Amino acid sequence: MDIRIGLADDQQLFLRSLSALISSFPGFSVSAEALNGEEMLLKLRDAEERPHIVLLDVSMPVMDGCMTAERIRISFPEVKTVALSMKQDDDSVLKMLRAGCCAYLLKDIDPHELKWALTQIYSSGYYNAGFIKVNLNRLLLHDQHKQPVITDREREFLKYASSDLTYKQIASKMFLSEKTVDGYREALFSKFNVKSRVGMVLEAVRRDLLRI
Amino acid sequence: MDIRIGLADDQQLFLRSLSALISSFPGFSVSAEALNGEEMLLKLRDAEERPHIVLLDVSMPVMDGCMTAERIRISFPEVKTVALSMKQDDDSVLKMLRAGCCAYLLKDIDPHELKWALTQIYSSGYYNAGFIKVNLNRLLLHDQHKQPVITDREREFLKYASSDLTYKQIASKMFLSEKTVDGYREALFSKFNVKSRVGMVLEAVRRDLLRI
DNA sequence: TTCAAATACCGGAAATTTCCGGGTATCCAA
DNA sequence: TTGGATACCCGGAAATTTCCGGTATTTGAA
Repeated sequence: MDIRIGLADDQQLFLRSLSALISSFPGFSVSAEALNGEEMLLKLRDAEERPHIVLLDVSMPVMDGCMTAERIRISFPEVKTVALSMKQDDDSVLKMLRAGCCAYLLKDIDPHELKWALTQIYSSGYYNAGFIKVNLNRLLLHDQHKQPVITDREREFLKYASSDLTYKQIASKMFLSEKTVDGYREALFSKFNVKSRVGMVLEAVRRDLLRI
Repeated sequence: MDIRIGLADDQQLFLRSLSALISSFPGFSVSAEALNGEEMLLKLRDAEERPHIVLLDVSMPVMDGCMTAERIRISFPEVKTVALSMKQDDDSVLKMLRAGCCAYLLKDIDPHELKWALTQIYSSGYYNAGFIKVNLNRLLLHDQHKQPVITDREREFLKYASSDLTYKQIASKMFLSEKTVDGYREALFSKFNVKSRVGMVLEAVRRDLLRI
């Protein structure tokens, strides 16, 4: 009996390619492909034979990897989820693990390691990539410290901040005083632990709060 | 006789996956894989049977797609190059086409279209994805206006600029005077047509000069 | 050899960003 | 009803960024 894998990634070529790769592993088959989280949930709902393991891209349109993992955990608890991402920033890793993923893999993983990871997850329920293992304790310790909550206004401000506009111009676009947007700036600096507007914008991009 | 394909992409999993996908196309085989441009050139040099077509990721470390395409065109003119990218901004497209690529494909292309494109390129020497066709005339008209050349020092400065460092700190890291880095800043502002450091960094990211 | 481009440097001033302190009003949940 | 989070506002000063004007040396290609 094959280990059935589900794949969700918004990049079509990567999705189909990875599917071809995994199908070529003996003992594995791909039973569901989706271009976003919502599509994956639909396929799981309608599937006769659900995948044992679903690989989820972290950043997808319509429904991102985190929310999808959460929904899968609730609706199909027998299906194991694995995060697949290009980034390995602490926040993403934590968010996915907290959403119930039993592994966090990087997209530049070696195919052999991927196969090994999937085998491990199928049999023992989890797999820790080397880089994760090292940090896991530190991450879980500082857990509640991190994950600062970004308000809607701050998010809106971030959009304007990632441009050539001065704060004065941003204030007028948001119909606020300069001092108020200065407040948002200050709040985000401390939440992101940065010291400049450039750092703030880059951190926002890294946290997927901004698309560029 | 199979159509031989070469692949260069820094993302290991994508590289191997795409290789699996293309190998599964009847009449195709993958005869060279590389994680960057330099590696690909070495493989081409040593290969007994060179690929007919090489797919190049636009943004790679060590040697990017553009330079690789150029070098392939010079050293192995019989090998056709194809750009493979996530982005479709005018500059990237132009740069790759000018470097001698006979097609510019997006990474979320449908596998069937990829196969069709490769077939076309093999037999007729070129393939235009829909989106390119529309813009090609406009692009070629405005050609020389665009494409500001970024020097190595400017590129290095950009790396430092995409951080919390002040220009003073950047200057000391680069062993230059503050005024000199101010010169780089000024040059890049005008090349990118922006008015602030944030704009500069974001534009650099858009042009694949910086990774985030 | 001559010219352009890249590199390196300088001063001064205006604009913007950053940091510090303070404050009020509302709303919601404990 | 008290506390906490959010949204909003203010002044002042220091640091940084931006813009303007220059000059000199090196280097490689025409």
